[in-house]
Amino acid sequence: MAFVSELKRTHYCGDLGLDQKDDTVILMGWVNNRRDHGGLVFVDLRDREGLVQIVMDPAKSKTAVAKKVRNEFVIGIKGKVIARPEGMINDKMKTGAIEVEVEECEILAEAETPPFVVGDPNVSEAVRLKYRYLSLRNPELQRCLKLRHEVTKVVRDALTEEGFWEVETPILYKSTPEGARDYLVPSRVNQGDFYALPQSPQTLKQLLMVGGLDRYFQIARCFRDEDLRADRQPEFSQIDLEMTFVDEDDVRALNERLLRTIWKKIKGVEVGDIPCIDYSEAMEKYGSDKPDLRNPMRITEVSDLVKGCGFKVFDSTIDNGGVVRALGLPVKETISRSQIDKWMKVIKSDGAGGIVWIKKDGDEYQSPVNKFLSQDLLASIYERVCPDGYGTVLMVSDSKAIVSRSLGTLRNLLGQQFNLVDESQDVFCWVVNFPLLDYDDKEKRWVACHHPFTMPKDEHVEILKSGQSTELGQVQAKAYDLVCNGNELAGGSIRIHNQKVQSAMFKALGLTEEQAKYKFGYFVEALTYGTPPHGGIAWGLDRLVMILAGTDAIRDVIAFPKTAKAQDLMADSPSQVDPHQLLELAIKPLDKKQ
RNA sequence: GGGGUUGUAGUAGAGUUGGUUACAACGCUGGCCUGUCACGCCGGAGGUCGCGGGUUCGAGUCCCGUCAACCCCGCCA
Repeated sequence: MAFVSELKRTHYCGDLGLDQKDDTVILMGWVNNRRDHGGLVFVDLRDREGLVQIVMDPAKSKTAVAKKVRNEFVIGIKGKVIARPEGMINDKMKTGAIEVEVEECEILAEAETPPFVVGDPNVSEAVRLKYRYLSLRNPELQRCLKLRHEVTKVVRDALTEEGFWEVETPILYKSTPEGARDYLVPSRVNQGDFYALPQSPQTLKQLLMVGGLDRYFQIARCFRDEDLRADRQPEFSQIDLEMTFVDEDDVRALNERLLRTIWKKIKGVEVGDIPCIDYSEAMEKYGSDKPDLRNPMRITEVSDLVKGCGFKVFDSTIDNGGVVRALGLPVKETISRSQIDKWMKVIKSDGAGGIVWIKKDGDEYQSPVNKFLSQDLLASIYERVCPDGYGTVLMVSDSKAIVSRSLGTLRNLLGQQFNLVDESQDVFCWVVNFPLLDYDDKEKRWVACHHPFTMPKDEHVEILKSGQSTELGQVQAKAYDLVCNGNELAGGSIRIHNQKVQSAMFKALGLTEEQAKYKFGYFVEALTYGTPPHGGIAWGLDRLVMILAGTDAIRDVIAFPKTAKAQDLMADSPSQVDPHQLLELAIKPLDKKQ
């Protein structure tokens, strides 16, 4: 008999159980392991759904190939499911209550000895990436990809239910110089001109709203030619959505419903109310615009207490508009000087000068600034920062931005180091009331915090239109980020639908009218033909799946990921192309030796 | 662009103050075995110590450079 052509698979290996007892089944799969006992050969047969033990008698002609079979061979078998007798049941195996007594076995494909044992967790990533197709046979990786499929399915169903249409937007599009570096694609038909791969479908989805589609979503591939991280790939996916006639609370409410559906269907967890936190509060209390609320530590203001204390660093910082803030490390153990020095090194890269600590020893407060700060003052700082009466106070003084950033870094570090974070649950919040613009000291100009199509708060529109550079920093945006466990899960905004406001925005960003017209002319023109108020959001699909899968590497949730140098080790890409291809594109080959 | 970690059979590791022929495991391979499931037992093969240079009588080991993977900073509107 010929498997595949005549005998069709009846079951997945991993699905078999006592329900199929005494049934004859046909299975196809990979040899996960072979145990040859001479007169009896056991094989663990693997497919997408799991493993099952099959037993073959090599003395019989129809199962003689059992002697030839090796790891990763693909075989087809026909056999009878039998309940394993008492004492031979394998509790460690999902299908351990049964085995398949093989009547007939055919090798469908032989396999070279693989470079590593499938499922071996100790293989270096470089090797696993080169043989990605073998890595994909690992059930753990398959679990992540299955989860990803389930998430997108839930999202598609839920958004369809809410009246959204999935619309595809172009991959070959236009370069957008604001923002990340573009991947460029040369055009043969238009020599010398380039498409760009979209960093996000931002303008396109807004144009769909101008086009009257009302509610759009897309599982959108995005491309950014920037350096990679553990959670960043050059191409990644967004759950991108946009809706008309909505304000901030409408978009948030819809996305909370979506979030609840995802967590309910994927994890079986009911997500409660999601608090909104002001951007300014997030920066003050957590030192981050994506605070991990599972971490119990809060940053405490102590500027008012230390004002005029006589310690020069504090006094001059406060006189110059800076602040002194503190973290209370809520652990009873004594923190060593060298330990604090290590933390100091870490936050120096955030621009902080150092850490001033206070320890409590009986009734006495110890601190490197004992000379300047009285015991009474140390006590009142300590009581505010460590209200439970134990722990270590860690103070930083500098500008608001540097204090926030460095104490935010420290808060995350200490949370990890002292196991203060309860990782058994996911904790969400919205961060709202972002500033619209941020001053870039290097470029000496205002840049958009979110993106240049973000609507200012109603009461701040006039400030933007006035273009007073000194006041632009006060303008707040109708923007919102959805944060989960310290990760930005989604970010969005209400968009500018008025051409005059959009022009004012471009002007604030330092774009001349000609530049704005060249870069976004078609878009600004579209705004003049009756653009409905609209807004939306984009979820980082890869990060969402990472959180749900409980992994911290984005490569685990992508079938064919790239290395930190943006290369594909399996296909060896990017790579040189045929000179003829370059010639057609009018591109001069680069002499790499130069 | 900068910083850090790692690099020794196919795989992941050990390798002492620099000193004979670089170890044991898993995998591979030949043989034996009808109840294993990390099968077992007996035997075998397998090495440009990432690459290049230097110091030395002598380098896996020390020094310099370089490459790659990973992590972080910059960057990611």
